[in-house]
Amino acid sequence: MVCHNDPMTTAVEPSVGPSVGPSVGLRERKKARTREALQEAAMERFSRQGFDGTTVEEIAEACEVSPRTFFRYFPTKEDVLFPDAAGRRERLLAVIAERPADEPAFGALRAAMSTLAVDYHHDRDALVARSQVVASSPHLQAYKAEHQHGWEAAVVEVLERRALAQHATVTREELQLVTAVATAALRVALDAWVGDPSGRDLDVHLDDAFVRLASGFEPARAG
Amino acid sequence: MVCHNDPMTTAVEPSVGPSVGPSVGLRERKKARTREALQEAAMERFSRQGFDGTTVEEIAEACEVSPRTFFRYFPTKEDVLFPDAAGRRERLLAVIAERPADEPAFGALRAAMSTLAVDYHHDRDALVARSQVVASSPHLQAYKAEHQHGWEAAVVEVLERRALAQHATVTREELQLVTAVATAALRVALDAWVGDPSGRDLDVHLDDAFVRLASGFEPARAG
DNA sequence: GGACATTATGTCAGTGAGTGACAGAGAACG
DNA sequence: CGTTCTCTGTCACTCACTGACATAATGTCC
Repeated sequence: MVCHNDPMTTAVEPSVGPSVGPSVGLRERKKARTREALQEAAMERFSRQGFDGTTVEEIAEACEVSPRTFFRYFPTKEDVLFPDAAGRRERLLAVIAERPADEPAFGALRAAMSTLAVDYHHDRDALVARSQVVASSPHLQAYKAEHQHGWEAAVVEVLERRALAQHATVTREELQLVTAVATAALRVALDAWVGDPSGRDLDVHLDDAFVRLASGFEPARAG
Repeated sequence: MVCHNDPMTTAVEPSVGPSVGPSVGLRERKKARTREALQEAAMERFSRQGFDGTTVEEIAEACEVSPRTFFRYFPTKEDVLFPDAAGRRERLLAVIAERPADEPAFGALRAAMSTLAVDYHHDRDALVARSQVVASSPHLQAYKAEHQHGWEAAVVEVLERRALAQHATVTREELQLVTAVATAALRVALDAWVGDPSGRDLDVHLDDAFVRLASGFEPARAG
């Protein structure tokens, strides 16, 4: 009843005029709606009461499903906050893999992060809301950090394959460092962008960071 | 009974010959022993059965205390794995704060990380064991990542105070980037050191990483 | 339209981490 | 010795999460 996206009343794409064809059955549409409803209900409550102050039971109740069903859609309570993480990760890896083979890892990462940036740029509002929720719970910060760490491992693997195909002589340690550094750049840029409304765009923040990394931290090099 | 460090039988510092003086009462000694016993029992089981395969009840039982008591010593099950994290963090911050005021942030961080490295060097065995346990559970990786992230915020704050006292003109974003990058260097160096037995020392790994960062990632600079 | 296989969901029972409240045992201290 | 302080165990509870089973809805084939 309180649910913003009630499966019973909402019908953005009714049964008439199946513009997408019957390949997408009623079942799948229902599932998608329930999923969205859970996300919205969760987000609304997280923003209002904080992450720890919201129970799964509450979210499920708001969408008129059982708590058990919630966990069939999202493996953990945290996951309802990061619905598109998997997709973004795949896109990032794809961009890296499709970069020119002779490009250094740093450049490939920079390009990939820029792609990700335009991605983020599209739903800034969602990002801001999410970051506020994350700030409310150390538990969530841990979850987010874990995700980033998980990304790094996958990125390093792709870079390693690329290097191998090129017979390049880079150590795994070097690739790990470059990846960690690039990830750090993205993270800092995102934090700055989200925390500073109506300021510079995300691309600008990101470019700044990468330029800084490119020029190095040698103290005696401005001479 | 299974407890390696049974408070009833172990007496490294018995009541006779109080070399440390009566200022440390029986109560405190008992507490310290229980704490150590819990850590050891936990570590032993984590290594053998993994983190998720070990319950707090099991650990408590091994030391003949109630589960409730376990949580009086360690706020979470994860914390029993990182007993000295707080101390290390304080030392790191202290080193940074005591660095020459006109030193750039990058240099100060490099020095501080080196200090931390000798610290880590002393109990390599514990580190290796711990990293294996951490690898066994994604949950734990998240916890570790959160710790590192928490460190970063504190480090940035110290650096900011330093810069302010010097009337230096560095942005907070710059400091965040430098800190994130230095943390990344330490993390990569630690991983490499722990994963590669009888290889180079931690200092070497760390120096390599910092040299790499110092020289920058500019593609066209070898000319 | 009816029979049958799929699949989503609800219910139930259970594990395990973590917490608050209370009472009792023991140490510290006069 | 008695008093106070603190550590601990017990009990009861919340909440995230899981496995098993039954049921109802959907998809499919004829």
